[in-house]
Amino acid sequence: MAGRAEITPLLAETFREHGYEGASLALICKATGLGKGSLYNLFPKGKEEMAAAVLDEVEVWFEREVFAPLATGGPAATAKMFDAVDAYFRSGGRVCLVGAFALADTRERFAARLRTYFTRWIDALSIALTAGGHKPRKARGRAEEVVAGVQGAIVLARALDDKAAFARVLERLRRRAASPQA
Amino acid sequence: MAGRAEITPLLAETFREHGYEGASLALICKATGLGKGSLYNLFPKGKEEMAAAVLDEVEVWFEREVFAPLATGGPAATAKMFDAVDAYFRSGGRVCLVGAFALADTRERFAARLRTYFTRWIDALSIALTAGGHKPRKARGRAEEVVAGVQGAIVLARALDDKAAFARVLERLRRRAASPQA
DNA sequence: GTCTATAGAGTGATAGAC
DNA sequence: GTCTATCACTCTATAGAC
Repeated sequence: MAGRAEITPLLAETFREHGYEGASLALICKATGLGKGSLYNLFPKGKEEMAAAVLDEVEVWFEREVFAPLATGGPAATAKMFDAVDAYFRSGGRVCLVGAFALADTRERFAARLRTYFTRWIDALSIALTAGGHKPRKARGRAEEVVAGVQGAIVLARALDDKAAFARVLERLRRRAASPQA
Repeated sequence: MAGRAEITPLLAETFREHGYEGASLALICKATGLGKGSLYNLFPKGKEEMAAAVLDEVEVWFEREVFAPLATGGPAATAKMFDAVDAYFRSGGRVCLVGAFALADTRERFAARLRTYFTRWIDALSIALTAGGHKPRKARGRAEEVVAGVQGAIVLARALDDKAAFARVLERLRRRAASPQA
């Protein structure tokens, strides 16, 4: 018997590939192998609850794999973040669900989740950059720049259909984060 | 009598606010004040043709107001681009239609238009940065960084519901573009 | 009469909810 | 599976310009 834990990652990929509106229940059924009845049994409030569960899972994953290590990992934490981010977004081949939701009609509906995701990321990266030698007063601005840059790199890579563009932008951000004086 | 020229900007705002899938014909009728008959008279191929017309208009506008000035405007051109971009995107309050389409299901359908928009932008900015003193070999990478940064700033500002975040990221990009040595 | 622009009822298909 | 609402779209009817 498939529970939410097994289904949510499949939902996540479907929402990433097609967006909230584009991910029809028919598509979701196909992607999960479940009928509509089973889906509504797992997610009684329907599609919105599915998306909420996906956003929750994304946040939990980033909290564990990215944000917490950044906030406590010391000077080497930032470099590890870039590795994790590059892997997670498949070098620009995979969309950031939170970023995509922020640009779409879904923004108001999931506003709180979108805000905490990016706030947590910037907060944690800010701590790591400070640990890496950046001046505390400037670390937050640079953290914003990096987080925005990652989102922009995804947009660019998808528009150009060119993962190398993602890699180049990320590499620039990585070097900047590694050199506090620049 | 309303022609395509009067209707297309209204379509653009509707697509920007709701995305391609979210912009239903009912919404479009309301936003334009036209009935379906009139819309299909102006755009015989329907919604896809409307979106294509909007993307064409966006590209024409950027070509005239941003890309061409960048490519021929000399050292001051980059600063003017930032002003134009800040005004156009309403300091992050307005989505980039091309960026939003790149993240959504619309990517393949409009792939060629998405690619040329960003390619032209990066090409033109690359020329302007070189004119502004950046080393030719490094100008293109920096142009990519700036264009991606603008897209990321839009995502961030919308996710945080905070135009100031857009302003801060743009200001950083502006300073970087203005100082070739950094 | 012909033409173009308009409105909107009506089409089948498909949406999400249950 | 069944429901109703809504989807993109088609079609008919009508208006006024010429």
